[in-house]
Amino acid sequence: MPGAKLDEIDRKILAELQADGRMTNVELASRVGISAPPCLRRVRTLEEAGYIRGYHADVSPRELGFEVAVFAMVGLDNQSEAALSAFEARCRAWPLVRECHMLNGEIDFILKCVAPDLSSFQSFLTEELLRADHVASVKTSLVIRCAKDDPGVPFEVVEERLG
Amino acid sequence: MPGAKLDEIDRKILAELQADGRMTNVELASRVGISAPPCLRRVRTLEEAGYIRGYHADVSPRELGFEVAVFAMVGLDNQSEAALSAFEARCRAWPLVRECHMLNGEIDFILKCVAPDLSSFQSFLTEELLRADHVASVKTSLVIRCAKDDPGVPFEVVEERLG
DNA sequence: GCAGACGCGAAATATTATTGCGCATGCGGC
DNA sequence: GCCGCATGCGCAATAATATTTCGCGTCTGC
Repeated sequence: MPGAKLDEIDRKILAELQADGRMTNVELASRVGISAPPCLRRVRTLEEAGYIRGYHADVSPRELGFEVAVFAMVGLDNQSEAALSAFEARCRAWPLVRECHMLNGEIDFILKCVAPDLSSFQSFLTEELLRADHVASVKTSLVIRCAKDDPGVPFEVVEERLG
Repeated sequence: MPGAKLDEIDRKILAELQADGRMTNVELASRVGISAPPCLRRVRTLEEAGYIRGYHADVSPRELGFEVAVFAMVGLDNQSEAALSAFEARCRAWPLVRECHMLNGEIDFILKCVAPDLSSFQSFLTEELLRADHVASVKTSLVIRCAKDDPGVPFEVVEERLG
């Protein structure tokens, strides 16, 4: 199982940096209970091992004029690897598509999209998404409000599992 | 419109910090073409104005043993504000639920969940989600693979709109 | 019991953040 | 058209932080 090589301090480091990615190393060190140099070494190790994929500012889409968020459930006309890959490539190229996940079941893909307003999204929907190769059906749902938005990996669960 | 008060340098700052949240201020300053002190002042202003909501390490769920991700489409037995709020509160309390969005249309909520394995998720589904108050129907779809995962606010679109 | 590896902490150095100040630019009042 | 005033920049100095180097203790496996 991945994660087995992490001790409690490593997990604390991950949890702290997940909560505040710009925390200084000295602050981090004092929070996890070791001194700064070994703390920094651990952080570097975690980064290189892929536990930490990067650091990002959380920029508010709304403040920048992206008023609407939409989930789009997409079905393709066939599920060949070529069609699936082609569609994924298209999604990566569309800026309004923020996430693209391939699913099992009736729906082939779920997309999370943002747009400045409804009409922008509808333009995107009719002129881009619905016209894309292999797209057979699209059902969209507007996000009315967001109760929880990706608070990160739930370390409570990790602790529970590892004891 | 929000965002109108930002000049090109501010937008560059947001884009750079979104791409790398631990960039040093001197590096950031040189990238956006001003000196360090005014750059730091702008960053502080952006933080206080709510354009930057925070900074977070991007921790890999997979490395920590979360092998599966699932989307759950949830319908409630009534759409009263009390029922909606109560369900949202439940979602915020469940660690395995990483996102909870209220939607229009047939589905009331869409949840993005993670779990260490399928059986953990099924326990959560049957013992928690399906038994929660007001939950009438749940359809789940496993994520087979992820083609794109929240690359942040698409600044290309912002630039396009503001010129 | 002993050699090696590992991880810690303290001190020294380099890098960075942060503050205070003077200067240029652009705008409104007279 | 000229003069204050506000805004925002850059420079220089100081404080804080990151990062490297080194020596020490501990734990493991022989």
